[in-house]
Amino acid sequence: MVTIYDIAAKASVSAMTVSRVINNTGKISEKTRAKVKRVMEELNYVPNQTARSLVLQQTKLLFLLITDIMNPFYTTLARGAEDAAKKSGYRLLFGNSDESLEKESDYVTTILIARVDGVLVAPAGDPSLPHMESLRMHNVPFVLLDREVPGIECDIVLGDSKEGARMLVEHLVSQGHRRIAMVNGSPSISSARLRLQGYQDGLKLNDLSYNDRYVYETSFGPLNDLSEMEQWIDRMDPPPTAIVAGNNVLAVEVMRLLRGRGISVPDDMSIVCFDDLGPYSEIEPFLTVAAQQAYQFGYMGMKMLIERIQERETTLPWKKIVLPADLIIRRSVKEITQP
Amino acid sequence: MVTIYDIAAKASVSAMTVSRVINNTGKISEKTRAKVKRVMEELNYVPNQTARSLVLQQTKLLFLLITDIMNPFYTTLARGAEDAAKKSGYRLLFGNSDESLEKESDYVTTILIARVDGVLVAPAGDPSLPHMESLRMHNVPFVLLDREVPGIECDIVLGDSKEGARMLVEHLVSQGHRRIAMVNGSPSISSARLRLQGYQDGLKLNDLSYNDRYVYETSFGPLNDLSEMEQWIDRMDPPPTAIVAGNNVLAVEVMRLLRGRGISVPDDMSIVCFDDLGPYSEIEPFLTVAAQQAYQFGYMGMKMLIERIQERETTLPWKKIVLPADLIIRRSVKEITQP
DNA sequence: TTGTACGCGTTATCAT
DNA sequence: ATGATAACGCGTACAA
Repeated sequence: MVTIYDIAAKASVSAMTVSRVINNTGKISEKTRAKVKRVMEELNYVPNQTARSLVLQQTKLLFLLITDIMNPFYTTLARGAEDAAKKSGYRLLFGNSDESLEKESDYVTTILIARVDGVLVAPAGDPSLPHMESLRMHNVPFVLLDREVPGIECDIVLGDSKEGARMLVEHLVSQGHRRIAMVNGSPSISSARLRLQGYQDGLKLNDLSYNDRYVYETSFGPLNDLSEMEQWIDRMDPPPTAIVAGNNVLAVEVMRLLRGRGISVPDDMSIVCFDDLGPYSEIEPFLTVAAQQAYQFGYMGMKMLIERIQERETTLPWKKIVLPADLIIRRSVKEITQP
Repeated sequence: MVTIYDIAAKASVSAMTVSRVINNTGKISEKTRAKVKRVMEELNYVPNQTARSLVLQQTKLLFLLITDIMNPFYTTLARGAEDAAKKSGYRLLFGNSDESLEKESDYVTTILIARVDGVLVAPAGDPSLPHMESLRMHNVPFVLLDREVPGIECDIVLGDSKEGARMLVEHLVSQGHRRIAMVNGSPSISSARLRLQGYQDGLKLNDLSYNDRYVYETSFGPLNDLSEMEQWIDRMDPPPTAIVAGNNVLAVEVMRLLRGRGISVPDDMSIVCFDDLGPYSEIEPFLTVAAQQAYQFGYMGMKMLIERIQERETTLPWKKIVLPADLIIRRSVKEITQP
């Protein structure tokens, strides 16, 4: 490997001088600078960040941990985080926990080992608490995205899940629906809990009764077995006319299931969900959704993180940003006249 | 930060002994081992990978550079790479070049600086050559994915682009189409060139003449301006009855454009493309596609990379894997009787 | 303006 | 079975 000493030797200066040229620090004569730069190019020198990090105690590396790399909500969020990081001269690395606490734990280890300067995390759920405590204990600044973790105080960017879910229900009611079911993520995830509350609020505001047989709680990630969901659908009697899905992935799963059983959407069943489907909403603007500002989650979260890192000495109060969801009405809801 | 010396002091042993416990090397009495382990837990010690990498000259970090994090082909590929890396005890980091040579160049810098042990790259195109040469010069093992870069010899995983495009054309012909247009990625990308060739082969095999006004070449990434594409569509006279898109993103863009102009798919225009749409094909199994085995691209590429790293001393011959594309017939092609 | 000496946290080598 | 020492590549404090 070409080191700073190789450059120094060939340029007949000390390593220190080379270092100064690289980092533009101290005073260097133009002549020396030019000579050193020439030698660096000749030898294709690349500074060793490993060694640099060791002495500087910072890596200029930031990390974004998401729970589902196949979900356009998170990939769009990633684009926002990327753009914000780049603006501030940080490099961004991604990890994908796959909604799994185990993989999340692995990534926390990676994060600690890699000594990244800060982390943006969409946590798997409430049981992520020890992972967050681990980051806190090791003094790694972090910002939570999309989901709260009870027991930890920190900067966070959230969506207005409760209000979004309420809007979805109210929209269904406005189209004549009165038997509305919900398929949701695990109640160990804060956003799932709030979306359930919003659903309940929406029912109550319209004098519709809440029936927990109309609610099915599973995972926000892709499901490998749809049989449980199928049983749930069969169990509802009378069957609902509409289903609210707690996120886009679940909406897709439900539609996959219904399609398999020859139930047509929206003719036989209306569907709405949280989060948009990215570019695929363009191809077939089909699903009516409560769209979150995915890009802003990443962009604003990253800005908060970088501010937190740069103001490390001062004790800033924890910040919390709540982004609204926008109702986008498309074609997955049928208007019902006689209930 | 808790260091190996803090552990050593508290456990009344030398740093070296602690190191041996951590890495399970050398001979340690059970008693000492237990004591050291207890102290490590008490102090929540985490080994500093930065220091470790510096002395070991390896980071156990692998990097995956993709060109479009919003494209399900690449995110699925990423899942495959992730799984394969994990199996071999490597950690995987992602980067997103956004089909931009500049961003790709930045990432190459990140890769060199971070001293990762190896890289999986989906290159932006032929002009990526200097980037690959840079990796080669700095002795960073790499495997190319999805696209060749003329001028560099290396391990590579490719899709059978020519054959896939030919299949798409033949399918259209079998449905009665005779005026078939193509929208494609830049000819500076090997897969785009092969897909064009496959398109031409498909025409020739059916005694249809090739007309370059029926071909529009742009970027494989999301387009910010559709006006050029719009002009192209207007220019074709007589208009085609079907369009082959060089990848899934372009198919979405074309459909977005047609939709905006009130042209219905497939009634007024048939569309087929390369690459599937991930989970969104489930929701509306609409597009007829030549689906590539995205997961396998990542999985097999990663295995090749790791083998290359581990056999670093021996000189293995370069390997090339070509994965077939599967025609999946859905609803985006109309059967034409009178041409 | 330039150079010397030291330290960052870890592991390999060679002793004991 | 355990320890002392040097080395990995770089930046900082201080000296010249």
